[in-house]
Amino acid sequence: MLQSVDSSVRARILEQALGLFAERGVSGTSLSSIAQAAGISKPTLVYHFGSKEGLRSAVLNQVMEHWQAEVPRLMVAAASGGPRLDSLLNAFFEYFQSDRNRARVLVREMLDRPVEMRTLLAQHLQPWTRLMTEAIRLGQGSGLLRPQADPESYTVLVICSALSLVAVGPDASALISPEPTLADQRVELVRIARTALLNPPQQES
Amino acid sequence: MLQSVDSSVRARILEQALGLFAERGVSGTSLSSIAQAAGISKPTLVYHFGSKEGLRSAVLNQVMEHWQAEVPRLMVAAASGGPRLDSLLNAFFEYFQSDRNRARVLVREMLDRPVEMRTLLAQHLQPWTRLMTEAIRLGQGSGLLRPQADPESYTVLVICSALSLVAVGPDASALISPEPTLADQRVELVRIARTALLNPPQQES
DNA sequence: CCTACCGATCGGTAGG
DNA sequence: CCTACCGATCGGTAGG
Repeated sequence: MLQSVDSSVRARILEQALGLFAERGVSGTSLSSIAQAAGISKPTLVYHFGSKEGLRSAVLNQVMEHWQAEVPRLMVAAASGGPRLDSLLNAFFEYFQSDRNRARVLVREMLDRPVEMRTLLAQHLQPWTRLMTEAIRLGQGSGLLRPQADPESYTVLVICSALSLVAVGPDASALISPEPTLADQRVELVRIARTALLNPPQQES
Repeated sequence: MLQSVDSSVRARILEQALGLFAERGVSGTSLSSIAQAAGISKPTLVYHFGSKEGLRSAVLNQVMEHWQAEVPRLMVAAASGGPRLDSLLNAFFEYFQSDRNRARVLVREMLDRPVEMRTLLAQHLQPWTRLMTEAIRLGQGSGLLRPQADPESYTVLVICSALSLVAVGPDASALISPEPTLADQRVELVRIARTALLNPPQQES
């Protein structure tokens, strides 16, 4: 009713927009429905973000920015203990599972705006994935990792699988009876990723 | 100009709708834009499909129906040569890579209508996936396959990964430099799926 | 941050 | 299979 502190309204809009964009997509979500969910009027929403396009990119940036901050932290932590694939993958899941809407807007955005998304992914994440592929090549050189693995394809595949698992996995599980839970699938993905990368005999990496 | 044979118009509408739904989503696509792409008027489109909702489900059914016909054929072929995971996976890729829009509308539909999509997936594909999980359990019993694999999660994961790879993989590849092609990623997914399932020493399955 | 309002486009119908 | 048309809702603006 009277919380007109600018940043709190902005945050509330972003939060509601994330949820509605994830559920219905950007074009399936009207500005008035977002305004209503945030408890403000539509012109107020436009005042804060300029346009629907401005709101879309603000929501997307918010999701991506976390990675810009988190990824370096993870890489440092992982490097100190050797190339710990599991912990990287688990951190990935931790972030996206804590709010599945993040994964869903990313997948939607890749479908809606592939060209723009390519640029964004390259800018934000290539420095990180490069470390990953370098680590894999190192491991292959030392005989720890399977030489058949293609470092680039492997990395894209694991990230892409993890993202889509969080985004649509719980519904894709209807493919099967009895349905595996998202937690089951997460454990299995980590197992698959490890098994397909490490040379036998397997050891904790 | 004068091809008023009913079925050809219907087919043309379905084809254009598949493309536009895949690119922009259902809610991002107007009936008039589909009508224009198909070379007819909007009321004609509505006459053929009743409503936008009718068109949506017709497009979706068309994609799913192929599987209803193809899957049994594949399973029989695969069974005659033992559980040949690779050939199943390759047939999957063959279908979706021949028109990536099929994969994209399926992923969009899972995001837009998770509940309805769960029902559809269960009806069309559970008989098939059940054969898959049974074959895996058999292979585990005979020592051919890794006992650690969870048949249900493994199956969902492989299908989900393959689908999203076709749908967004070529753009997700911007995560990496140099970018792997979709073909590279497909080969690597097959390798990962095989390696994570077969007990070493590996043999053609 | 709001009320009042705008032109454009939406999905769909009437009628033929 | 078309032209002509409808009410509703869209994103966004004026003005305060």
